[in-house]
Amino acid sequence: MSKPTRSLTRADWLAAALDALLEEGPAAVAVQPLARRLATTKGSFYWHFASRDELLRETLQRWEAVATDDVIAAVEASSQPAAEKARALFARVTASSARHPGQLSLLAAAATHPDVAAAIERSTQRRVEYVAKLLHGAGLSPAVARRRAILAYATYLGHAQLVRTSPDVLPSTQRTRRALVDEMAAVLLV
Amino acid sequence: MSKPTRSLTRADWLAAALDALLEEGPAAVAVQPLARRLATTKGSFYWHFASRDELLRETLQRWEAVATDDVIAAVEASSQPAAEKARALFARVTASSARHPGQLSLLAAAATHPDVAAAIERSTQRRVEYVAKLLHGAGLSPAVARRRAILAYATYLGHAQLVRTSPDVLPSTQRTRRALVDEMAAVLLV
DNA sequence: ATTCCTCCATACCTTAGCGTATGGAGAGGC
DNA sequence: GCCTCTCCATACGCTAAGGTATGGAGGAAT
Repeated sequence: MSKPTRSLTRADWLAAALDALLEEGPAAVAVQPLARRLATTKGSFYWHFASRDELLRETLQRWEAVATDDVIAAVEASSQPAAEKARALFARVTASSARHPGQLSLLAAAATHPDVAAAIERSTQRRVEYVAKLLHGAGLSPAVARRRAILAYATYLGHAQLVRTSPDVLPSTQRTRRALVDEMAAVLLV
Repeated sequence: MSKPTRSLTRADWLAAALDALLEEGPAAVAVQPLARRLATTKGSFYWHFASRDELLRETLQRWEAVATDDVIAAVEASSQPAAEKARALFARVTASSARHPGQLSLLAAAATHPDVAAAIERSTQRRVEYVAKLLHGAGLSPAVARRRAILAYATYLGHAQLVRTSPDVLPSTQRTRRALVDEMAAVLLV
């Protein structure tokens, strides 16, 4: 938009694709819609990429990096105790999930697209493992930490669904919302 | 398949559509794919229905009936105490969600299809309210029961996701799976 | 037996996506 | 000044869906 008409790069397409993925899910990682968004045509796309699948695969890689690796790195950067890291992680991801509705479509697409399924599995694995590590660091036994990590992650996923599809079953005030999250954190960290 | 070639009814189409919805989500509630499944053609469909949207709307209604109303009715039919009803409900729905992967796509489709969104909202509302009622009946205060009901429902949704997309993060043996569910139930019913 | 009504098959149109082929504009090297 | 290489626009073919039009088979009523 700013520069009159600059040459597009592969990175431009990938950035637009990641945006589309987070906003509308993998179905929006499509050649012609992205071309419209970038005010160009398929001709450009097929010069930079061999196929739509190639774009999707690389976009999923980027997604894994920013939505899993980067988040873990950010939380690890602090020098707080593990329990505090866990709380910070919960707060961060619940807020972020509300801003990226496309991730729900991503989960659903795992059923039909093998590449999506693989990406989901990898990040789920990493995420649950990391939470388990934090909870173990907070004093829970490995077995309990693992179970709690699974429950925490399931609650996170389900909460993201509720925020998107049924916000009115969730508490309406800031105060009661905090009470809900606090209750969950309290339960899990005991 | 059994009867050589009987006249199809509107109910036949609806039944096939509900099957497709539960198995593959709302995208599978499509005229031509269903026609193939029923070994007929679009000509039949458009005699019984005005449009694909009409079919989808009625299918969603049926879904609400069988996946919410019927389940609640079945649990209510027993004369156990509320806490036991809650346990029975959890067991029933976690088992059923594993058999109906299409529901995840249904949740995702709420983002793009208003009818789907409305159906999801209605059943979520009813389900959470019913769980809250059970938990209140089990001795929890109304406010706590409501929060626990939301957490329980979120956990249910997230668990369904995990079963579908990342079964290997879940416990692998029957015993450890039970331990997970028990831990969740214990936490919520305290 | 004829007629009529129910039900469906077929052919066709439109939209929207992926992918390909081809030609052309523009910038840099010579 | 020309050539070449990078980048993109356009036109085309293909697939698969929704929807319409039309005709026709087969049973029921008379």
